[in-house]
Amino acid sequence: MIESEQYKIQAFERRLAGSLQENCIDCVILGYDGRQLKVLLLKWKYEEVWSLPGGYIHLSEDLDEAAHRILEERTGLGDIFLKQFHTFGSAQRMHKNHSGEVAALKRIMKKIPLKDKEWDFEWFIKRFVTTGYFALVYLETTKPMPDFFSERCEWTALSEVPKLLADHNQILDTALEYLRRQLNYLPIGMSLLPEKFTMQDLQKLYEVILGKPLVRSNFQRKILKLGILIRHEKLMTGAANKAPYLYSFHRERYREVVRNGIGFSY
Amino acid sequence: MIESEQYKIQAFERRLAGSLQENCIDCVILGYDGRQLKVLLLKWKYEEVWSLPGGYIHLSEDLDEAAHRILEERTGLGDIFLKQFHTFGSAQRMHKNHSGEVAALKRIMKKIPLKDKEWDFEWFIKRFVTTGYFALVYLETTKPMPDFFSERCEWTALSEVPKLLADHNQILDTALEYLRRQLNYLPIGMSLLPEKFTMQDLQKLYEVILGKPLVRSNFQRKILKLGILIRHEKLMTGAANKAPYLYSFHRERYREVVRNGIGFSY
DNA sequence: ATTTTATTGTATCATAATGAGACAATAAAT
DNA sequence: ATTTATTGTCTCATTATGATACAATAAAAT
Repeated sequence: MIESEQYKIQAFERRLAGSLQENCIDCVILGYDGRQLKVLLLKWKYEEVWSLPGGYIHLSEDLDEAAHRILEERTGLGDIFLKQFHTFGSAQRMHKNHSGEVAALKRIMKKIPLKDKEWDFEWFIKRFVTTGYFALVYLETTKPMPDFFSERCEWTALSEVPKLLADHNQILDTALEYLRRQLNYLPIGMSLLPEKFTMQDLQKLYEVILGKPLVRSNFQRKILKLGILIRHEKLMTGAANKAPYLYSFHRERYREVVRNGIGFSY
Repeated sequence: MIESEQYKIQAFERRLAGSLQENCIDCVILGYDGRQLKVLLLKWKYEEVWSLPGGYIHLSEDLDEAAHRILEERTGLGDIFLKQFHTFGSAQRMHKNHSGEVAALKRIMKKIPLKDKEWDFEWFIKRFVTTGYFALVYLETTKPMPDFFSERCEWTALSEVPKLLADHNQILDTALEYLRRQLNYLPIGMSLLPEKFTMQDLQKLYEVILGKPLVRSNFQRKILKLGILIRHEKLMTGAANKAPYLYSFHRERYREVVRNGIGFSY
């Protein structure tokens, strides 16, 4: 058994031993592949159960620290834009209308050995208050790795998200709604695009998130006027048309500008 | 002992008996008296300890439900605009740099009788994750009533807020920052002004929250164009000048307009 | 070698929103 | 009748936005 797995099992056993901790964190990790937004989902071992990557807060850990740790455990990414967006505390998060899920989780646990301890199933499905964090990452440089309880991680297009564990679908929806509302206050391009990109790349990103087309010339005018772009050489795509410039972000100025908001409506 | 006190003690004893619940809620209840914003604070019995009104979540309760219940227990107000704004989970919320407070809380507990049980002080000051809610209320119609652990409730001007328990000062600051950021998306006037008000009343309210003066004629133009006001008779103040009109909100339209945001910058 | 094609960077123009200020109307005090 | 402070509305310059036009251009087609 590799060391990180050992560590995770220990953390779980600590909890089973009667830790009073009842908070957890679920992460909505959004990536962009140049065409669409994708969300990182975990498939549990043995059963067809899918969920957002989440985890439990260590007793000595701040909430934000825990979110970063959990994100790092799932994606291997450390220094990432990560933001708390909502805390979910429905009393019936796990039990209501989820009898099939509860049975599946029970079966999973029976198959996962836990030294000489018994799984405290009641603890496992008891009511947790979970705080949702979301992250925006550039898909190409992000290599998700499944953890001990998961069979695999997958980037899933938003249109293809299956029924998720408990209220995770709602958590995802809330994150997307939050993202659209906060779009003007987030340096999304910096997180979701490669180092160099074209104006079209940037426009498509905003269009995908806003869910509506934008007028090209006006988009270009507005972004250029913000003064957050550095223009580089042209990109010769091989296509039979004028080659677009490549841009990168003036990162400091982007952050500065975004603090006051840039006005895209949706 | 009156019945509601009895109820509250029972709730506490349930918790002391070993409930695993570790989440709590703190409310930033803001009121406006026509000149400044005030926040509702509780002073604990026996010691000079001040805090935001907060409480524990019952096991069968949703987070939002709990927030409404706690707000109602403190202010007597039921149907009120209430919004979650952030969850605070510093591991050291209670212990760090608060040794004086911890001692004061210990003294308070010694003085509050609890039938034949002992106060579980360690439980009391252990780490809680707290979700902050804020409410906007019209001061005149709000009669705060102290609860069993508090000596009194007080509306405190923001400039006169004392050192509060644990990280409550930070929670308050975060709420105010959130309020300013969300100003364009909140029907604040509906919550913070009386039924009828003048244009000046409304402008002052926005100025207080934004922390900067607005140009009168432009403010008036902008608000009127939104179509959210109903004009009534003039208000004869007795002052030696032209009498202003009274307005009330077209509440439905106000909510509608605010969904898309009204653009005040700060 | 010339023409065609699709896309890019930028300009134009009408309309809307905003900041700064002007001014007549007016309720009550002088 | 005059003065005073505040109100409701208007003006004007500036800026932002939506819709469209058009020359420039990289490479394919002829």
